[in-house]
Amino acid sequence: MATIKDVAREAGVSVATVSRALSGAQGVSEEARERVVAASRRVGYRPNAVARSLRMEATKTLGLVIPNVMNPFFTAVARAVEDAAQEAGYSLVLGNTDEDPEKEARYLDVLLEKRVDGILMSPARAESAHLEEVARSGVPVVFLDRYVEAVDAPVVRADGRRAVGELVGCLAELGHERLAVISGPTETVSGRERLEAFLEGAKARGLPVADRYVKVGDFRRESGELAMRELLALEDPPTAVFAANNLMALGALRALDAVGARLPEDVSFASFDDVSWFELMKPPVTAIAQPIAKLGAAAARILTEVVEDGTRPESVVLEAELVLRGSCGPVGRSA
Amino acid sequence: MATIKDVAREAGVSVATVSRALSGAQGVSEEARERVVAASRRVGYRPNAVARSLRMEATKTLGLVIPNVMNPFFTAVARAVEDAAQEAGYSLVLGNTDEDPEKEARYLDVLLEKRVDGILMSPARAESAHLEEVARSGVPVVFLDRYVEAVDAPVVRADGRRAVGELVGCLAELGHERLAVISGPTETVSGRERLEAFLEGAKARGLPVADRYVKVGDFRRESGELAMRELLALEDPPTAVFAANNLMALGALRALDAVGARLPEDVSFASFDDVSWFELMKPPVTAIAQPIAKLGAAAARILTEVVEDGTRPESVVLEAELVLRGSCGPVGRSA
DNA sequence: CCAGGTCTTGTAAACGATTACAGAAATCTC
DNA sequence: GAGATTTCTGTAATCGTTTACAAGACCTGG
Repeated sequence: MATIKDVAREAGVSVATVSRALSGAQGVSEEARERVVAASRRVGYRPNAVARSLRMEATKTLGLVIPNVMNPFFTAVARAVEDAAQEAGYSLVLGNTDEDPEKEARYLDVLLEKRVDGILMSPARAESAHLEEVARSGVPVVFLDRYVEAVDAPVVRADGRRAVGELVGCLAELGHERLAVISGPTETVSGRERLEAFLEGAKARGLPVADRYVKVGDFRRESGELAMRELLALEDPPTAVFAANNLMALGALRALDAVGARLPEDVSFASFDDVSWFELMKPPVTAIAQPIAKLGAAAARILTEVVEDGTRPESVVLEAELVLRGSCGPVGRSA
Repeated sequence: MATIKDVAREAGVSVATVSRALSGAQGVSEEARERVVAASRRVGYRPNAVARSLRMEATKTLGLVIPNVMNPFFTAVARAVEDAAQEAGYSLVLGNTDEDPEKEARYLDVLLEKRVDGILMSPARAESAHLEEVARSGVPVVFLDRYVEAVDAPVVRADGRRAVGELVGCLAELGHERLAVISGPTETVSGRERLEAFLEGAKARGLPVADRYVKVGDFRRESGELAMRELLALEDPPTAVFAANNLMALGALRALDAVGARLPEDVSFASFDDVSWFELMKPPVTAIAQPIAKLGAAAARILTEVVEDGTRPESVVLEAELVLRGSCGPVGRSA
């Protein structure tokens, strides 16, 4: 592969002139510039970004560390972040942690060694000694959706409290008294927030949720399926179930399907996170939608700002929105 | 950030010894090794992969260039590829082309400048002068799903011909005579293959597909929705429709839903690509499933093989499988 | 006791860019 | 036409590694 030296030789100038000519710096005669451009084309020159990065101490690369791209929420995040990164001239390195703190730590180490200019992440746990150390090393970090309290970095997320409260309100108005929730891990911020909002909302409406109606999953499909099976097996099964994310909702819907439960006659159902196919279901599934594209774009924008200007921007909190659909209906036609 | 020099000073040895000690090379006394490890810990040393890459002429990074991660097929591909890459010690840089050859070209240029060790891609078009040039530059390339004929690189893909033929056979047996297809762009290999397999399969069964029943979309949702609307607006609408990928299927299902068409009584429907929620639909949607995880893993494995051993492995073709579900039924209860 | 090993270590040259600095050439000013 | 200024160019240092090569230390066997 041709180097800057080859171009210099071919054009009959020094490497400094080549560098200046190609980077568009001033102080290069028009004639030299043309010769360099022609020579560079002739030898098929492609600047070596590795060498440039070493010299410039910047890689024009960002790291995105998320639990799993297969989760539609993070798929959309990845897409939005990649778009914004690309727009700002950055490449994106992707890592899936599978909610495993050790895998997360390994990814972070790799990203630091690769000297990425910044890291965008959704940590597996609310506490992470390793991440604190990473932050201390000085790489700009922006949290997406979830965050680690002890790390002083901007957070970009959607607040679901209001929307969850609204959902509980609707269910209460529809006459539901046996509310159940399939929660995410309480170690995660979003898991805890959604659970608390649900429980508090219910209590505020005089509908305290019994412990047996609270199932804690791990944000993955299987746990949602299992939780729903357990709920349905209760003597007095709930009349309305709220799943705290889309994967567990998928599992829960499978479990409902398996026993032939009719929505909303037998059970009302709602999910946190909206996905494209919810509205195609019979009945369409009520969901709380996060402004994912905006979140991803904001996160990437903030990160590039920190990287380039060294500023310390504010966190961003957007509102999640309740999207009421047919899967929530009046209680008890079959009870 | 601490460099190898700092470690050397701290440990009282030369940088060569530090390098050797940390890389586990032989020819370092146990005593020196311990001193280096201790010193490196003390100063919080993280090797600079950029410098290493420059020296070693290898970045331990692969590029993945796909149309769009939001397409569930490519989401799964990205996940599988990332897993395999990570397993083999590589990082993954992601790029979405949106089927735009220019965007694709820009990504390839960036990847080449960043000196990725290999590129895994699903090209937007079957022809690409730029990609030919890229291949000539010597970077290992592996094609995933789609490929460019003129580039001599291994291809990893699923063959859908047999499964599409099987689908047509089933529809024929169910008595369908007005078969329609919502095809992908005929410039793409997979788009053309699925269309051809459908048309030929139909013809072979004495059910030639009229031109008005052939809609060519662009693999995106909107085009599927539009195509289905047009099909439904015909005087003699088809009794069975096959969508050539999942996004267009989603659009088509929306269009069907919008006019209140009942499946399979009014229309039988099938899609190429299976997605998690197809089986939750009422009725569940018939689909042709590709072994995506295997494809992604194979592609990554092949690419790392080329990168590391310089071999030229064979292409891999796996079989797609027809998954019959309730959305295909006997013709004409309503006709 | 010394020639010839083996082990361990350090020096210095890459890798391919950017850029400070200095010098050369061209242009301007009076 | 001399000096000042501007414009252009080249030399060489630098970024942080890895590793070829040389050399010193220590053994071994005759």
